[in-house]
Amino acid sequence: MKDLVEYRAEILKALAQPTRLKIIDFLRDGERCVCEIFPAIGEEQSNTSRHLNMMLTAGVLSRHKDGLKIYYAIKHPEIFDVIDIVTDIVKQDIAGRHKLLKGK
Amino acid sequence: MKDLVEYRAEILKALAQPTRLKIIDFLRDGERCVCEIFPAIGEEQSNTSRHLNMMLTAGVLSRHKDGLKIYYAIKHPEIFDVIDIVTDIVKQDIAGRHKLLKGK
DNA sequence: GTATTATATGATTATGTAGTCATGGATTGT
DNA sequence: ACAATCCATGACTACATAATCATATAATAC
Repeated sequence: MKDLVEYRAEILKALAQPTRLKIIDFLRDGERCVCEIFPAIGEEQSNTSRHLNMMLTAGVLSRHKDGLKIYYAIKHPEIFDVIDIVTDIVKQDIAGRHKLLKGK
Repeated sequence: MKDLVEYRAEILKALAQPTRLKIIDFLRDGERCVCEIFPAIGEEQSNTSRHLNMMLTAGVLSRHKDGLKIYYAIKHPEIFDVIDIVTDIVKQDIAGRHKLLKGK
């Protein structure tokens, strides 16, 4: 059986990639089908599909079918909190580097 | 110049690996030197050193020298919040799978 | 049935990662 | 200067990942 630390790593890994972050950002307003997602993030359909499947397996996304379309959504809203915290950290770091460049 | 989305991915990637999660867990109580970290997590010194350096570069850790020893610490306490949220999500998911196995 | 649309997947390529072992560099104590 | 300790790094191996192109599958409409 898989360890807790490995589950945590799996979730985080599912978030830790630019294409997947773009998908997550696009899913802020609710579920979307693949045909909406891949043009929105500017990636190929097949590549987008793989990333969606990966995040589904990791437990980050949920999905349901409606006719031809398959809708993906963020499974746990707390994921957005994680992303927001990381975004804050990045902004702090960038601000910090700015100060360094200015010699402060 | 690097994109915001890539910075975010870099931070998350620095968290998204079992050995690194163990290191972060071990740094909850404050800074530690490499010589304390690698026995605590049960990894080789060289491997531990690489992971520490990776997290330093990503902006997750800070470090300072004291004589022979080099102390690493979590740079942004918010990192712990991220880890805690992810841990909660994992626990929810595991609980959910339990229900499924029980046929509920 | 055929055509169309939406999604998934096999095969491939290029690149990145985690880990190990051996070694090198830096600092301290003698 | 020499030995001991702590940490980093080069070289290597095995494996994972992201992306692309072509193709397959599934559902719907005609």
